[in-house]
Amino acid sequence: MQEKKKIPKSVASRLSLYLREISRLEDEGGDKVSSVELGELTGLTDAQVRKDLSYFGQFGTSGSGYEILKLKNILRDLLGKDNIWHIVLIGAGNIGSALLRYPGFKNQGFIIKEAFDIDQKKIGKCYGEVTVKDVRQINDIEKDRSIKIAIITVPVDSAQDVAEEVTRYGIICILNFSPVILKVDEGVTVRNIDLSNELENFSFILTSAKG
Amino acid sequence: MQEKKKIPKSVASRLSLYLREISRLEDEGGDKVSSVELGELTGLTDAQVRKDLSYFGQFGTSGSGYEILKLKNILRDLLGKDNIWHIVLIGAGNIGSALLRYPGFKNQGFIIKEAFDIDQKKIGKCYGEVTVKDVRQINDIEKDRSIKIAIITVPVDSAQDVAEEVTRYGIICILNFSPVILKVDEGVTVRNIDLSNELENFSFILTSAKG
DNA sequence: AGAGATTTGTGATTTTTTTCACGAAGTAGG
DNA sequence: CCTACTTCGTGAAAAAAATCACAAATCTCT
Ligand SMILES: NC(=O)c1ccc[n+]([C@@H]2O[C@H](COP(=O)([O-])OP(=O)(O)OC[C@H]3O[C@@H](n4cnc5c(N)ncnc54)[C@H](O)[C@@H]3O)[C@@H](O)[C@H]2O)c1
Ligand SMILES: NC(=O)c1ccc[n+]([C@@H]2O[C@H](COP(=O)([O-])OP(=O)(O)OC[C@H]3O[C@@H](n4cnc5c(N)ncnc54)[C@H](O)[C@@H]3O)[C@@H](O)[C@H]2O)c1
Repeated sequence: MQEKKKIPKSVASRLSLYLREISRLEDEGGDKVSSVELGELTGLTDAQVRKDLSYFGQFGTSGSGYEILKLKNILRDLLGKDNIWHIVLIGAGNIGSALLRYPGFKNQGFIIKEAFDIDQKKIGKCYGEVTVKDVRQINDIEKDRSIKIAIITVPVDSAQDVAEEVTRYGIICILNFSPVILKVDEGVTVRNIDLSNELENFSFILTSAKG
Repeated sequence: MQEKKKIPKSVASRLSLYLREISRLEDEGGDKVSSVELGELTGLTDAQVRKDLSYFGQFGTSGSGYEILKLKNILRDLLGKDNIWHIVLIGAGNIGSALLRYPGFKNQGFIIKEAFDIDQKKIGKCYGEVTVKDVRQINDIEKDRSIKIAIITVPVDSAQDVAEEVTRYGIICILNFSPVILKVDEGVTVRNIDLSNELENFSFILTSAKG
């Protein structure tokens, strides 16, 4: 009954990184890892690694570090890696079809179960293991209550509409590739992938460096 | 000679967002915008909008807001939008080719000028306006000193090698899609797009909600 | 078993980022 | 020109995040 200190956002967003590197170490046959080593792998300081992990309990061993298997299981637990997560993707264009073809998601427990498009030329096509359906059938996802995550890869003008629709049908997490801030109900989490934004960050750096 | 207060990282990363929404407003024929309105469009508070912009001077008008054209020009200046930025992409696979085909970058002054791959099946192919070259010719980019930005879309095992190579040839900004933390020299900026990470963030949220 | 080295876990501190809150400046309408 | 309203710019305060630094725990070696 002591599990209730709130986890800072910043910490939560790094768990995935820890798990990735821990898994890599495990694959290489390691069985112990120190906060210094894990810090090097993740690009963080050792202190930050320790502090982050300490939010979830004490499972390191002074003088020797963290047991890889144990740490992996804790992180897997936190991240819900024993579940399979079902995803719907809307917009099977350039980016959308690249995502559909990527086998890596499935290996990590993320299955894109449905894909929708508005374009007759896309509908019926099969990418990876998914056949693209007509977006007018999108309420299909309501029947399958297991789909809580949507990936939106439609053009910017349609993104808000699509977001409203999928949230109506039970989606509460949205990964949005369109360059627009989606207005969603409370309780819905949106993460934006904004590639132009990233590039403009570079041009800002390059421009101010010249100053 | 007073231009020297340091701009916080967090502020810099939002400039692009402001410019995007300001440009949208301009397209719609607007000529003034308040911090409240801009806050709504960007998903930020009005106070934050004002504070962010205030790092660059005072160009709002009390009682009426910001002049869109003026604000746009300031942001364009800061972000170096009067330059054309040249980019090299390495790895013309799923994601890489989706990026090559995207016309949006060019419209925003980002030109993917060269693309390289190691696979004979990819070499010689043309995506968008770029023809994929053999990665063994990658030092071509050294001749073209205008290329400072690289997009890395190779498999995880090659990413570190590619990063080392491109930085040797003058790249100082890297947009990395591979799920690995790149070790680069000081002075090189890396931004990671880690889609599995984003999805795991969702599964963390969904898992802890159930808790 | 003891000495010396390593590494954790965490309060305290510092830094960074966001929010608050209000005076000053400007607008609008008579 | 006066009153009522709007909106900016910004110090001050609060909140969030990162870093420091060290006691305590454990390990290794002899
Ligand atoms: N491709 C990139 O490299 C890239 C880079 C940055 C941003 N983006 C953004 O990502 C989004 C997708 O880009 P893209 O290049 O894949 O575009 P795209 O045009 O190739 O694909 C968009 C797909 O969405 C479909 N669509 C349109 N309206 C729809 C609707 N209402 N319901 C369902 N499907 C609909 C279209 O038929 C098309 O297949 C865009 O918002 C774009 O701005 C893409
Ligand atoms: N596609 C996705 O949706 C997705 C999602 C998450 C992460 N990623 C990551 O993005 C990266 C690319 O993914 P993808 O799906 O496009 O992979 P992909 O296999 O389709 O493409 C990779 C390309 O890189 C080329 N390549 C390999 N080694 C190279 C080298 N040394 N130099 C030059 N080219 C080389 C390959 O020939 C191939 O064309 C991977 O690291 C992947 O983990 C992709």
